[in-house]
Amino acid sequence: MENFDQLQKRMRLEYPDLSPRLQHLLSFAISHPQEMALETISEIAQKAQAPPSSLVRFAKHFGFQGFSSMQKVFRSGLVSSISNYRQRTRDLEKRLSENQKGITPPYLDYFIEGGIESLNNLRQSVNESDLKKVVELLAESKTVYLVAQRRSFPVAFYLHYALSHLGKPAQLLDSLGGMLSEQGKVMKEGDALFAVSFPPYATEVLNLVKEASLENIKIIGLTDSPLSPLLNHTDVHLEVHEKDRFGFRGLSFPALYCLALCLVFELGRLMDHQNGS
Amino acid sequence: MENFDQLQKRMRLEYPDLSPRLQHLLSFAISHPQEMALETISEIAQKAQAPPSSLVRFAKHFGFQGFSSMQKVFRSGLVSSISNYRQRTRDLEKRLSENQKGITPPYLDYFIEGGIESLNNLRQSVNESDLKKVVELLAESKTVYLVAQRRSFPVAFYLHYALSHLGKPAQLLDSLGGMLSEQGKVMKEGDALFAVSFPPYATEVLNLVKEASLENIKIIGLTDSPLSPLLNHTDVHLEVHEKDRFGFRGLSFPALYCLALCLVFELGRLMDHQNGS
DNA sequence: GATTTTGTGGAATAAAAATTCCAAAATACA
DNA sequence: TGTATTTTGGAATTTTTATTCCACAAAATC
Repeated sequence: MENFDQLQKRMRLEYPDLSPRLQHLLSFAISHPQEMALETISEIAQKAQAPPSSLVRFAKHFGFQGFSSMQKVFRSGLVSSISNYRQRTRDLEKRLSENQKGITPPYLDYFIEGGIESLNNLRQSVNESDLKKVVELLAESKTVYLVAQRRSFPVAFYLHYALSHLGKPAQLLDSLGGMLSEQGKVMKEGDALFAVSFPPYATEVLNLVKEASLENIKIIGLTDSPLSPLLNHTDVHLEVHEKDRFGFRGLSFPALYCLALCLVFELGRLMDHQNGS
Repeated sequence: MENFDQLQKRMRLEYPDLSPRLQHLLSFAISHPQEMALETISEIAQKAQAPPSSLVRFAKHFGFQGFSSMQKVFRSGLVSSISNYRQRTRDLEKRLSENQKGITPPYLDYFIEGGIESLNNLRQSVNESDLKKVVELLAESKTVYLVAQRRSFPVAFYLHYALSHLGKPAQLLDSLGGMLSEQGKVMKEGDALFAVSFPPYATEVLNLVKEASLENIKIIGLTDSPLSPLLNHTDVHLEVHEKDRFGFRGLSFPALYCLALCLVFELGRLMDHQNGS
């Protein structure tokens, strides 16, 4: 299937040779791609001041079977404006499924594309004001405790490293020797607990968070979905949506680290600002 | 009409009280808002592995007249996220072209841009055949030992996690209680040591690598430059170049994880292939 | 200015999509 | 263990949406 950009180019090119009605529809289509993508033929017909049949004719003129198949291209254009890498990833995926026996196709490219897509999605899934709230909470708290288990652990470790370097008192609850719950006992009011949890959500972490919330400790959650069990006790949370390819989890790690990095950076700025004034 | 954010919030709230099927659909809806917005009820039903009628029931449960009216809310959400996204990219481009020094929040976009750049660089800095060699070495070795310190540690931890899940015998040399050198003593010929080191290169790691190389252990290095002291004793190595923006190190972490993920994936394939034949 | 060709709108029809409804399965309850 | 209640899937139906077709109008051609 032709992509949206190609179609648009072709349309501009053919414009002069079209009949008046078709020219009119074309200019409507070009200037209202969103409507073309989302609305029904009769709604569009009404807005463009033309009968539905002209829209069908319009689509057919450009080689489509009918209006619906043209609309698909407009929809794909709509979506690709969100992440224009999706198509490329799909192509890669297709290539992968074709030569399953191939020894070393460019898998790295595939993961790079996926990583870029994750990063692009991050823009949408993280809300500006939540991020700000998290940074402020971190800045206000006396000590930041970090907790995460298994595959979520590395992010917590990194944050601990980075916060310490910023001069922010931070403690990593690493569950060394199975002492997680005991490690958590030192938290006091005025501290913050930064909990990271991705499926399968570790119960140890959930329990710790629950106990901490009873002690009036501020809780910041970093998780993958608004349905995460972690969110029952958090004061603020950030979401990073996981994509799994080939049933392969963890593709959003690039996004996760990007987010972590940004957090630390903003905290650093905030702290500088507070010290300076 | 209710807006998308409100709907999502309401959904999350009601989740626990729903029947299994409805819960399942809800989590699909939350994690695939794009599909929910654009596709037909039967396409969605297929992807979510449920009958269309359940989707209608789902919509009705949330007070909609039917599936179609719920879909409108999802569409409005999609549209607003697109315009939001466009606005943000426009702002970002504008600010970037203006003046690098007068950077103002939100910063997340900068980190995302930086992350994407890092990922793009990864394509050039990693050579296909080295990657292949690393994977083969990992596959051949009896046990993979992983070593890294400080900010490089998270990657090693993640690799340990992932390799273990693949069924590859792996040991993380975590320097618990300062026992790094002793932990390294268990390595034998036939094993591989995967060492990660970024500036400032930890001397403990370098020493361990040196000793291991004397024992004929295969050494894989993951580092940042061809001049890295790590490379004096490695059999193969991969490079990930660090970018620092705002004088802020660690921006290439997205790339680092992307590479790690890819490694694990390829190893998994290779192992499958060997077992299967 | 008559005739052919091309373009157009809208009613009729076909296709697709959404919704309803009911029987069967699963679960809760007594 | 049997009975009531809820949940579920899917076929049948309704509704919506897209497409076709044809009569008519407007140009173009001669």
